[in-house]
Amino acid sequence: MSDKSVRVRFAPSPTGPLHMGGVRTALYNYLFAKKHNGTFIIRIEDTDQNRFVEGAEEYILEALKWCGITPDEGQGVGGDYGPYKQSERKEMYKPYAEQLVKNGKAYYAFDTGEDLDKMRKQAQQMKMPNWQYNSVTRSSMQNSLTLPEDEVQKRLENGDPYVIRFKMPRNEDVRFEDKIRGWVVVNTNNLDDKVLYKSDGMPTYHLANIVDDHTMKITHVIRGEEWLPSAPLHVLLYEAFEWDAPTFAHCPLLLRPDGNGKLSKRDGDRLGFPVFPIDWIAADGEKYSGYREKGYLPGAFINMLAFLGWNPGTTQEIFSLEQMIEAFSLERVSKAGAKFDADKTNWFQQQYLRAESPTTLAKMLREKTGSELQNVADAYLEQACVLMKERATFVEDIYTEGKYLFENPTEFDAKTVAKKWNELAEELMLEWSNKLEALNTFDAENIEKSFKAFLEEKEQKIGKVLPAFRLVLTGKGMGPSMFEIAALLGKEESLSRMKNNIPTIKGLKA
RNA sequence: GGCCCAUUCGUCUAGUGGUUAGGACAUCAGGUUUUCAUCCUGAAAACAGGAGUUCGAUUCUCCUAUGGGCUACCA
Repeated sequence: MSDKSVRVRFAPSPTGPLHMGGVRTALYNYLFAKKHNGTFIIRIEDTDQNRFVEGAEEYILEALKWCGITPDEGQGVGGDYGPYKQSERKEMYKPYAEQLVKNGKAYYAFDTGEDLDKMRKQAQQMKMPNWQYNSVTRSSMQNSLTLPEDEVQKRLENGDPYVIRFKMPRNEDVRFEDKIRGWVVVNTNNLDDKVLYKSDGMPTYHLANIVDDHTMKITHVIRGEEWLPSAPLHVLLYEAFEWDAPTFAHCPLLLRPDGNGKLSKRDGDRLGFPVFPIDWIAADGEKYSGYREKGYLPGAFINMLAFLGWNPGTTQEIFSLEQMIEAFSLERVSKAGAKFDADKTNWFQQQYLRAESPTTLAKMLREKTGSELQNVADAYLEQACVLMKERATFVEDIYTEGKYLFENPTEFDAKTVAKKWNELAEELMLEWSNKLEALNTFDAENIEKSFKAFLEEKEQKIGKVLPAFRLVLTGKGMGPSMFEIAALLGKEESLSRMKNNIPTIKGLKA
């Protein structure tokens, strides 16, 4: 690792939107690359044409971009090892597969899908639930190991459909060291003769993956745990080609928060949180919601994701991307799957929202809302953000929870009206209105001073009077400091609301 | 069924052959606040089970259980 510069890749398959588990794998790859001044590459693995989904590739690229996980090289970026999409590399895989046949590491197989189905069914009837094309069964199948050489030649020349299978050696222990899991040992008797090259002229994942990783000089393969069972095959393939294998690291899976199983596409909207980084509209028109559109900040999303299976070993939890890069190491990635927790995600979001400056918040709020805030001045909007951000989770909460900062309320909280409004309150509000009118400097400090004096004069407790004031100006029973609110609204607006809303509330009471 | 991987509070996790097993989120209780939120203080809450190794195991080994993954000419 010290003499070779680190090159890692994230290699999704465009079979649908990238879910958060995939984003996390991409993130770990990115963090590892940056930590070691390496290169982060994005490669599209689209060797299965049947599963191709329109728009998925664009989705993946856009999602990563939103997250701030920017590739140095690869699909959509370019680089010296392209193309970075396997369908565009199609031609280069066949010679590699044939090289393996020549070396006796692989063979041609002519059995059709139906043949194999039949074998599997037969085996099942004989209570052998797991028929495999392997070192014992291959001798009774139609392949270049069993057929005479001229027959094989004839079939190939005829254009008969065939696949190329890896000739899995018998009874050999395959060992490799996984950066996250330590040594993993598997005996080849448990492995089958995987297809490397399909009859449609495309490689399978296994071949394409190894060839690409080698030709792209990938040093570390960081991927999900679902690949762990095929890692021994990959190790064997590197050996068969006489190539150095990269270092492997298999990340734990993201599990669903309720019951069992790994997080899947439909869990999100059912459980009330997104599983996707950004919105995805499926071909059938069904919408799967994303974190971006729900209003989450990318930093919060990434921070939360990073901590699902990794921790820095300190108690610090809020990390910028730069800090994460600095702190990241594969050794500190945990082995067990993690259940996603929506509560914690919201906590991260709140922390990130609060950390934003009023200027940024105001800007974001303008983008989120439509024409409603068009005529609101920047300074005013920023102050509104200052008042509201402690009680907001999403930027738009500032507007939805603090609508009264921008327009005279039309609704008055029934509970507060019932509890805090009476003849005395009305009388006091009328008088307080006059006091306000007499104020020259209409700022929070002065309003508060004046209000305290008013209380003293009237021999009233603050809890009796202030809620009424809040009700008149905001229509609510709770919220930020009333003095700040009144100051923000300004003298004119405050007085106008007093004048208008006192009779309105009185009417509600009657 | 077979193979592989995993297992510390409800959740994410820290941690060590000898600790009062630590933190965060969530929960609950106080305090602050006109109120809500924030904030502060506190509480409750875990080493899956059984053997073995050891003076001593949560930590090492094995078994069992549970969970997960894989078992396609899908990735």
